[in-house]
Amino acid sequence: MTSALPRVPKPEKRDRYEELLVAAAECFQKQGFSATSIDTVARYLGATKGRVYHYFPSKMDLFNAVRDRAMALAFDAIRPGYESDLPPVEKLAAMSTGHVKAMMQHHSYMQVLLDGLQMQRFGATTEFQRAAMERHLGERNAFEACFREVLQAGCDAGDLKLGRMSYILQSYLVALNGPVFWYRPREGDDDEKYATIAEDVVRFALAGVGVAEFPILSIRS
Amino acid sequence: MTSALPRVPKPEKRDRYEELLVAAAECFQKQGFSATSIDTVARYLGATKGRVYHYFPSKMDLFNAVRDRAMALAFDAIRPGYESDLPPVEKLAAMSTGHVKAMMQHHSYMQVLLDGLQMQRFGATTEFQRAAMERHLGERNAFEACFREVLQAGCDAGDLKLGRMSYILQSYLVALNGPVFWYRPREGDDDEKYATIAEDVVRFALAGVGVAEFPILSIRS
DNA sequence: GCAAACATACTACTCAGTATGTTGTCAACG
DNA sequence: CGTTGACAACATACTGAGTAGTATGTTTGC
Repeated sequence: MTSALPRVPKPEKRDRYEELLVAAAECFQKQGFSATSIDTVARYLGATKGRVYHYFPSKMDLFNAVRDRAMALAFDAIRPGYESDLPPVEKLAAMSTGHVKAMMQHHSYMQVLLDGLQMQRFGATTEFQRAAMERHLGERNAFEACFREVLQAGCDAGDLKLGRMSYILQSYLVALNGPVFWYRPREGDDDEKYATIAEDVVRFALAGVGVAEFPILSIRS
Repeated sequence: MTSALPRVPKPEKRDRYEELLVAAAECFQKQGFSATSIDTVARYLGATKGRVYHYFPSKMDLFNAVRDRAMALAFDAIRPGYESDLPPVEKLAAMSTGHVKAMMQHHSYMQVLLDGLQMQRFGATTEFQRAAMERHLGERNAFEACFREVLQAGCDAGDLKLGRMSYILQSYLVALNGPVFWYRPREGDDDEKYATIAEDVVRFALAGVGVAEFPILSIRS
């Protein structure tokens, strides 16, 4: 429960750490936090809990690590679009496409990420955990703020038609997050498949905020 | 785990049954299925597990009962619109508005409903449970089919612009379900507040499928 | 030979489900 | 009209199966 800063493991050690993260993401995604035991994660790797507790002091820390990684992946996915100097609508399209693709590429991580958000309901247990949750909510807010900013810019430029920003922003984001709920990874799904789905989803979301024509994307994510 | 048909309790008995359902919905919503113990639900009512097990043979049956009720509420919410003889776009608007309002009015039930859907990942445990899940997926498909049908009708009539139906349908539904994830019930929220939010959400979703102008609703839900 | 990277063994606790006890109500019977 | 007994509606007590976390081996690379 110490929730220490995410110490970066040494080069070789890093792989084992990464294996654990992936395994945990997979298990948490399949069964949820409570239903996943440390032994479940360990057995997933053909190991025992000794290995897990060697890298993470508690189940909650393991979960937090997965969630933080997921959040980082989400940021990485929208960064190219967000940091570009495209006009608002194109920028929004680029960010959205990156985000939707990431939802499918990192399906397990992203499902854990959304699960973790709902876990506010849990009511944080310890003081450390409360702090970790606080920090994470901050990151989540920063993430939403990126979209809010670009949406607002598009609105100010007269390119978007919005209702109350708060509700529209949430609706927009939940539409982008959609694939986490309804997309099931299939053998052989590649980037092309992701792009196809992402195009439809982003077209829907953009139309929702008043963009009739899907802009041509010059940014590839 | 017997998952008997939802026997309808006798008039007086019915209230206690209902109390249990509500309590269970509240607990499952707050903590999720696994993290909610039978004792949690009992204590929520100031009772003990004896009371719970008097009405439900197992935790899973309790959960299924809540989920079934939620599904019924969802159907009730879209029925007036669906069974009307409005043209497709107006029908869609009526169904959608009813659905979004229900998401907020029956927030706990609806959150459990969506949680339960994701619980496929659990991999059903017993034979009975597998059957219950099968039945529930059937209901869910029937629900989606209602929207799919009306969307298709609107598309055929040339009123909607859709991409691949499957992805658009899912995006549309997830946008409508959105409030379950981002709306937090507030003291003093009434039907008027719900209507305000629903209007924005439905406007977004309809715009997503190409309806530029929000149709006037003649059906009140 | 020593520490990292685990595995094994153990403890305290929770929780689903069951078995059994208790209380109030209502009906039939004397 | 009072007594009894049967049943519904719970509460209490208990069991067995996990499970988080810890304490303590054991191996392997350097």
